[in-house]
Amino acid sequence: MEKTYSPEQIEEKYRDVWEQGDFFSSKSGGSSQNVFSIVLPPPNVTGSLHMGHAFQHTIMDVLTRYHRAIGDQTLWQPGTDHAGIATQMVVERQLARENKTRHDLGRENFIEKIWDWKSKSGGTITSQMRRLGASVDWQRERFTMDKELSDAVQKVFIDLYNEGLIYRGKRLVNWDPVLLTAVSDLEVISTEENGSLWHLRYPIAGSNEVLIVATTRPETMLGDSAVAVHPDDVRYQHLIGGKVNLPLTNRQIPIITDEYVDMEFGTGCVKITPAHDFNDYEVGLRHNLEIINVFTGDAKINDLAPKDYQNLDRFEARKQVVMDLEKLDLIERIDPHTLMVPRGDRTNSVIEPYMTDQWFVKIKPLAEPAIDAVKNGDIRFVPSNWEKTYYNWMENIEDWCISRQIWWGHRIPAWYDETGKLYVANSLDEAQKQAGKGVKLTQDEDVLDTWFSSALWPFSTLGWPEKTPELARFYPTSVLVTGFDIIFFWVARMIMFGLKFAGDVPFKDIYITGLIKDGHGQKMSKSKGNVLDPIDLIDGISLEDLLEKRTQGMMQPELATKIKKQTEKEFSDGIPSFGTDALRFTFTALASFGRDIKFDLKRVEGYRNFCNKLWNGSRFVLMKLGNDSIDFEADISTPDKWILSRLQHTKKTVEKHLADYRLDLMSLTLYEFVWHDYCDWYLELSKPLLDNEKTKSGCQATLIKVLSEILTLLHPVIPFITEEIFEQCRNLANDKSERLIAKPFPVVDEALYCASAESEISWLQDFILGIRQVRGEMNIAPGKLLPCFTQNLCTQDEKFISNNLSILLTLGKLENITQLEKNESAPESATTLVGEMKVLIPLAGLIDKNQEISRLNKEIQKLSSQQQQFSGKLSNEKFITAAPAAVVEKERQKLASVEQALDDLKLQLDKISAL
RNA sequence: GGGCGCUUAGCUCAGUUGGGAGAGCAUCGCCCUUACAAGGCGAGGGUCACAAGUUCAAGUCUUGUAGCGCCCA
Repeated sequence: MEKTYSPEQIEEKYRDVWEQGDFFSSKSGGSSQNVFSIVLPPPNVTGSLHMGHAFQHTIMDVLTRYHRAIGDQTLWQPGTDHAGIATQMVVERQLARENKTRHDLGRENFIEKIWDWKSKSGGTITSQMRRLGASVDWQRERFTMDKELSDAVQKVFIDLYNEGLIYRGKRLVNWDPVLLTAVSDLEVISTEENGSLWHLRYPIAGSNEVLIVATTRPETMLGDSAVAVHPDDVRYQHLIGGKVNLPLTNRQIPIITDEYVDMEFGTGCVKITPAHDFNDYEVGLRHNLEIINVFTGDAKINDLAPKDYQNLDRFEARKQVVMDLEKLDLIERIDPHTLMVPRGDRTNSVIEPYMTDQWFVKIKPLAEPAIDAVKNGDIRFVPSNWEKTYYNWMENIEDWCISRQIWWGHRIPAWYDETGKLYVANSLDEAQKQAGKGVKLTQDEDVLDTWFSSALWPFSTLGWPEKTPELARFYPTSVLVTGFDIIFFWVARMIMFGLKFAGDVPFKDIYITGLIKDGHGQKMSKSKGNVLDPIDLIDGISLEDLLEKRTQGMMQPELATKIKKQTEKEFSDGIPSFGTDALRFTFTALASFGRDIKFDLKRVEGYRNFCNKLWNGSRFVLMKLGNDSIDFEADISTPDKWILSRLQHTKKTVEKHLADYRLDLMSLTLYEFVWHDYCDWYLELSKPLLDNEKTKSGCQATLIKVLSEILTLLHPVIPFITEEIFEQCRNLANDKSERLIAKPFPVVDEALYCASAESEISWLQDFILGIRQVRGEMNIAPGKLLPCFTQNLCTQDEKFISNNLSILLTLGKLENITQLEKNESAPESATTLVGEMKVLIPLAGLIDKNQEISRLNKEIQKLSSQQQQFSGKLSNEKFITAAPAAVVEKERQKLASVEQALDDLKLQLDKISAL
């Protein structure tokens, strides 16, 4: 093996070996009793792998590889979604370079162009997943626009329509006036921006009084249909039921009361514009107000507004309205005001609440069974507190707008005749049959929200509505791994549709992961310029390239300088290459149940070092085993028994953490075992054992046996390096498995738990640690051989010393160990205690007396504070009577041993001080 | 305004029925000892945000306060 672990070649090698060897296939294990299945949340086909993907994919891969290794028939179902708006925009941008729009091409040609694009460039994310080692069943890869999946979408649409659960209607939706389509809440980002609060004077009809209304959007006053005050507001009681003359419009609108009004905000008096505000819309419905839409689709003033404003852009119109009101002296004042401004995530344009004809899913009847599925435990949220969020949303759910005014997506299977009558059918032919011969039909122009097809993903990918064997075997899936940001948009909808159409919940567990943030807890985003690319962590990237990457194609180029500065400060040397395994280990170790995960490069570095440690530990084992043939039946010594016993504890703990989805604890358990038990202790212990013919064979067998289980245990987390090491040592280990990925996960062997070996090695560790401490604190060179005396031994101490003499000498770097009688006078020494036994390192020429005195004092201080704690507890009568006997007894023992140690150390201190 | 959550070492975080405060990184000291300097050995560092309560016993349970964050309106 090479001296230093270098991930690049290893990773490339096994990507091919695994995929070509069909190791990811869900076909194997067909006769297994247990099934494990998991769908990949389909990433956007235009997307590239970001940290969130890499994180979640790692988690899914750990689970997948683990279940494969315990013999379950395992499917990890991959695929991508067609991402309606995003994909359409990519191709539109290409066209724009040729000075063309999609309208120049026409719908069919444009869609063909998108398919072209997809076949050429749509594979970014799937190739990146391969780099990460994601062991998905590539044979089963699906795309939401595939024929079969599109058929499923159409069937669901038509069935829901026929049941009255899909309807067409005019309602307020989020409207992007640049894209000219409805968009989902997820595509709308609201952020605080500086604006103004205009206080307008509305003259009261038949009076000289005015009402002052406060608004952040004065231009919408053209569509006002009422003015509202709070019913309890004493200031306005006399005006309720009256009317105001709406300025600039020649209209009179009523003064109404509604609980919605906040008396404290502004003047406590608000204008109601039902067509241009979601809250006002609700108020409008309650009071039966006129809904006056004054905007066009591209957010200009339409012809329902007075002539002067028609055709003005909304922001122009705002200026004009304010100017005109000022002329009429109808502006009371203008206050600076910060407000939440909704912007489209693709266009950055201000999103309008807008009245249009759209298709909706009536959601209440679907939501109820979906709520029950969680309530009755058919679906479990992990961690469970997300249930509350889920209920909270599901109980206040609104109908779902599923139509989009774009071309790329599943076209709505609805046709209209010339009178506007609607026919929903599988095809034009069927619609024609419904309409009757000779009736001229035109298809609805809209396509469906991408989330509509994503909602079917867990069963449409398995062949639904056909009753395929895969559907029977793998549905419901075992677990969904996703982020809390899409519980509403995706998770809830899958549950609703799964229950409705596939007859069962789509998954039994929902593992909600945290969101990956940057080192300062900021969300990673292009505009903040703090995005890390997982591939850059694997391969490394120079500062120059990183700067380039973070500043190109920005929506707000003025931020570039700031981003450059930040990046230069944080990554002055760029990012070194850490390799995939280190990155995966990092993600696994970070996968605790918190909401935010601050991503720290130092962690990746640490786990890269862990991989290196594993690499070198393995090298040691291979070197020590050489070409010897290993006798797996050889007798084993106490240290061998100890590491095997520790290994069983480790496996038990790993199993538990995996069952609880605590991958962080699982990986840390393995980290601890590999680094500290196996490398720090067992490999060191093995050195003297291998030098002794009596213990050599057993130690060799144990070294390779434990290493080989370590590899299998770690493989789900760090598959590449473990596969490579396995390759190098499978002959030695006499392993029949072709590849580590196909090797069964080790199970706990109860017979190998060994309490006596554990207590003996723990004694041994105390002994060695005591000596090292003296060495460390006295600044004695680690390699310097020291003489050592022991005193006050019990029979067990004597036995342990004679059992482990060569180990003690080697690991403690001791010249010899000389046993003193109880009353025999010892040389001036530094002292440490192992239980009640004293271990003495003579001072002569090595150790400074004063240093030893201060060391002892420090130790005595530590022990006396413990002593106080314990004796305080034990002198409390209530404790003695109320606490369980076992706890009291434990406390007594602790006190006794602390007091014993204190006595010994104080005696020693006196002796030294007297010199 | 409604809901959810967080506050533990300088930093990032574990801490699972309440029973002697932990890890990694960073810091300091000694070492290039034949697996590993991407390393070894040792050390320092915490009123577990604050306050009250329950309990023999609270980082852990209850209530309140402060600060921070997210979602919804």
